[in-house]
Amino acid sequence: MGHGQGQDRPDTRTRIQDAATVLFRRNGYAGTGLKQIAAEADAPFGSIYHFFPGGKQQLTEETVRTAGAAYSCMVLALLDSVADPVESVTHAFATAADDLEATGYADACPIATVALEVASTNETLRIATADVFTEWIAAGEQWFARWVPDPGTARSLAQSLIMILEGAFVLARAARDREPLCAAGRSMAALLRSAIEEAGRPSA
Amino acid sequence: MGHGQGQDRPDTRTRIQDAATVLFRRNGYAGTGLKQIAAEADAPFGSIYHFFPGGKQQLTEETVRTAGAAYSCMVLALLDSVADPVESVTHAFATAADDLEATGYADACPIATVALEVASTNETLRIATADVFTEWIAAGEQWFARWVPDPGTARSLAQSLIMILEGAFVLARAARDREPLCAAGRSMAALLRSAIEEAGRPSA
DNA sequence: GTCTATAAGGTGATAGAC
DNA sequence: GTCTATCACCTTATAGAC
Repeated sequence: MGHGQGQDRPDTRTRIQDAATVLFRRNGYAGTGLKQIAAEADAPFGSIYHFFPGGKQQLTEETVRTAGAAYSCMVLALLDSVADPVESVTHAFATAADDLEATGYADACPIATVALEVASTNETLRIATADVFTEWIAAGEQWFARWVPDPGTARSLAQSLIMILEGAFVLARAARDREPLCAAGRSMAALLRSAIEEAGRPSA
Repeated sequence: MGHGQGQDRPDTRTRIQDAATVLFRRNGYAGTGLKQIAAEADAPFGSIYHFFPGGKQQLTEETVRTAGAAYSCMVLALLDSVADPVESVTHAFATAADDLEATGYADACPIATVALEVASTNETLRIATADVFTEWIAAGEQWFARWVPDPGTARSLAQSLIMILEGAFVLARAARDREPLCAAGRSMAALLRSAIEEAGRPSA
């Protein structure tokens, strides 16, 4: 434990990054102030620039990459928790709906709002969000490859899952209704079922 | 034409709203300033409060509702321009990819960025975006109902089309790549094809 | 009705005390 | 290294001149 902390409270740097993750996810990049982040993290304002000399952009880039990787791990673990692939996809969307509802329709995708905000305004952050999505697609492709032999089909399924999930988050947060996520789960299950069926009859 | 304008330039109020539509779509709600809108519209700053006494919120609400309705009309006209439904969906996604590429990956959904930004922070604007999405789903359901008899299936297809399009816009803008929109078109075509097939054999 | 000047407060960022 | 005070700028909004 090194020089010891005396409490189980995370260090200042971690608290700042965690607070930034929460606030960017709910209020977006432009809608979140550094003072607000410092307050939420219970850290002095100057500490932000001590740990993130690059200012708001550096803090956001690290937040996007870290939260993006964590979300990927979380979703893959969720998908692995059910044996049947079609049931697993359905279950994953239902769980996403549960989480969204439980957080008052606040905690959806950790980077989507920022991604749309910076796509045309900040090249460094745009690339950070693009890298995260690329990693998600690669991970999803690997998962689908277990059930669908053709790599192109597996990749297409991974892309579609991410896209329909992102779109469902937009509609569900706007309407404060879980139904879009349920509909998304049904469509994604149908898509996967078709792909598995197709692979089952290698006639074509 | 009433008291005449002398030029074909739109009136001040329209110019302000058009400028706001463009800027909110590209930079989002919090990322766009009223001064920036006035400059882009070539209108004096005070005119914004003259025509929109409710300030930024009122301007945004009208912009969201107007741009949302216009986008719906545009997409429906596009879908009606091709006879075969599956080909039409494929064509619509390809056209969306063309438009996005032509605008430097700036002009995607006119309200998605704002929708995510305000979902947890501004109830009035959240409802405005939710109303727009509701209208889109209803219009899409009517269109799909021409090819799929079951209303629930038609509604599900409309939801899925909007969700996968929204998600594809997020990925395409982040990556500056049209491929996500192409993949989305293929998935949506497959979904529709299955639904039409299913309706064709009324055995189940 | 069109437009300018200003108000009150928030922003990201920095300098410097301790 | 932790934290405070301050900077210059920008924000939304308003008051009032023309």
